Amino acid sequence: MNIGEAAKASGVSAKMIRYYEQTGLIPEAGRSAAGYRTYTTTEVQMLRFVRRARDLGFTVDRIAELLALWRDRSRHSADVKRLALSQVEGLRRKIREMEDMVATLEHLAHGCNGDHRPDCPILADLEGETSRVAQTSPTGAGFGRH
Amino acid sequence: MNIGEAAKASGVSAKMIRYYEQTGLIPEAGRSAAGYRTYTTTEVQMLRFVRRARDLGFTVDRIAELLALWRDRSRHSADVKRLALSQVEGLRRKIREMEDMVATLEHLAHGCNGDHRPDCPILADLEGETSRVAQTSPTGAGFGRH
DNA sequence: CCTTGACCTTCCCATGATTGGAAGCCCTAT
DNA sequence: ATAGGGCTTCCAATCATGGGAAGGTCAAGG
Repeated sequence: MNIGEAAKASGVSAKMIRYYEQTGLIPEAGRSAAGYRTYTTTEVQMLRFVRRARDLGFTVDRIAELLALWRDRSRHSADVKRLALSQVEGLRRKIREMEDMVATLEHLAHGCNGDHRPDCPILADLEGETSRVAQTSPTGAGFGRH
Repeated sequence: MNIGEAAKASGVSAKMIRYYEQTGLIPEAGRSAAGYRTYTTTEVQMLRFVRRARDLGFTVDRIAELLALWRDRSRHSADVKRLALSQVEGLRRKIREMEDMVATLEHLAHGCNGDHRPDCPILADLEGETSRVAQTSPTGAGFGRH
């Protein structure tokens, strides 16, 4: 199976498959005589594993740990569970930060007439010196595009 | 005021102040005879504005719009409100995605014994082919570090 | 046999916000 | 005068991903 088919079958783009191989997340694929990467169904399964883990918000580093556990037949399920719950904790933290932002923004927007006049408590708050409603932590759970 | 003091007073690091200036988010600062950037209290206020907006998860592009409105004395508060509510919408979308992830992970972890034995429904799910609980969208509201 | 188009290869670049570091200049206090 | 800290610019790295160029390969059809 070539990389394109493996990509389609796993849901991981060919670009990303090469990247994962390069960074050591997945082992180097075999090569055809012409130098094309070849994939077995087992490797496609591993790629699907990675994809699914990414969909659940795991970092690539975390996925490496998960893959190691996956391969380790003498693993303890406790280790897997710990990783999953730690992920939950991280997600919850981010969610809380964003909910704080939402609360602040909605409070400010609620006080804003939203008409043709320039006066706006949103801008007033951003200027500072006014009352803070839900001070968000400086870690910033931003809104990154990616 | 030098850049270091402006950084301390605004909560924006000197590095970021230079970056914001370079990318045009904020106007170029004045310079002392020796070439040091100098900041007035008005400029520090603008930096605080930027910092606060970042804390609320706004993109730099969005902050540029907010700053433009801030400076525009004939602005309509409706425009500001629209930006704020659009930001709320974006945050809510991310929150929903992450909540889906949390639900899935908790469901999987709940079925995992978490003991010394290797059997684990979390890994089984990641392998694929098993029942999906809360299929997350492929846009990925990851867990990015920044 | 040769061409065409789809696929593959490697390599480089860009994203967004931020941090780190190096090399060199400036200012203040001792 | 010298030490230290702060300032300058420039360059690089982060993380996961996509875009694209330049060139090799494969299968099908003329």
